[in-house]
Amino acid sequence: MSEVTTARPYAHLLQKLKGAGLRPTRQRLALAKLLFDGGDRHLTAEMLHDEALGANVRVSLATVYNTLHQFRRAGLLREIVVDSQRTYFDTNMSDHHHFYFDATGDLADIPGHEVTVAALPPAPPGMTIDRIDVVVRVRADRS
Amino acid sequence: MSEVTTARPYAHLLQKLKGAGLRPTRQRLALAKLLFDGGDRHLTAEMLHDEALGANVRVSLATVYNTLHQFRRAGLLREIVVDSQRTYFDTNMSDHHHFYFDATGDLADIPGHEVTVAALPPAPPGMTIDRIDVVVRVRADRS
DNA sequence: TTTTAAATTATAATAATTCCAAACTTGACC
DNA sequence: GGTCAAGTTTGGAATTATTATAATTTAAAA
Repeated sequence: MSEVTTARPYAHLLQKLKGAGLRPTRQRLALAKLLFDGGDRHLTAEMLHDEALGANVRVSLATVYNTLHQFRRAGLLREIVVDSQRTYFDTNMSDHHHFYFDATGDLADIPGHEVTVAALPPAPPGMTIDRIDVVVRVRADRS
Repeated sequence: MSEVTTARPYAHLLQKLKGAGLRPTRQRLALAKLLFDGGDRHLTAEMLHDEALGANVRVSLATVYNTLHQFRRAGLLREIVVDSQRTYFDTNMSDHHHFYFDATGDLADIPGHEVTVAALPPAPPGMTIDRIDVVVRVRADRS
């Protein structure tokens, strides 16, 4: 009963899913809209699920998990490891790193060009560097 | 100046615990021995627990968890976040970073002086940088 | 030795995530 | 449009890592 009726608000998302070889189901389209039509985002499965329910999108938590991992495998999302208790997904696929606010669990992007990792030793023999993650952990000033 | 003493193998560990304000119980001494008398180590609670049992040290998993966190709070260990499913503890407290082998779950140290993080933007207002973690994720060459 | 606060333990509880089998959609083909 | 197989979704159970609890044991101060 809840239909969004803008001109063709799903065309680019349809393209995105099709390009990833994923069927554009109602759930995937709705989640893609929440994820990709809102700028750069850092979300857990639980957060996205709540947001979907709040937007009157009926989708199970299991599907949210499935979808996030499918999107990640398709290169539409990246997984960020900053807390060993929850998994965040990041819609920003450009080269960048993160500030992490332990107290609140918030993340903020640091553009890749603002960080330089220099003098890195070579990967061990037989190994290739896949990715370099820089996490800058910050806390409130003691005042 | 680290002297290795065969005569009183627990003296330095006793000192370590005392210095941290922790009672030198049988369990803490045994775990400290496994942790600190074996060079730089990367361990999960489960791994340390298995190792203790293998060394005929009777200790519960709950105590291993408690002890690891107490040691961390006392500054004897550091927690490493590289995988959102398990928590590693690192006995190397010097400035350094990590290679992480996703396939096997292994970690290897990269001495701090071998990595330079330059041009870092300032912490957001009211925030202080606590720590910078660099994780270099590597995988086996495709061959 | 006695006392008591701290530590340990087995077990239950929790939280995030994955698994599963049944029910439902989707797209291809007629 | 109707049929069907493959792909997708779902609620709920299972799993995994970790933390909490309450009873018992131990360390060390008196």
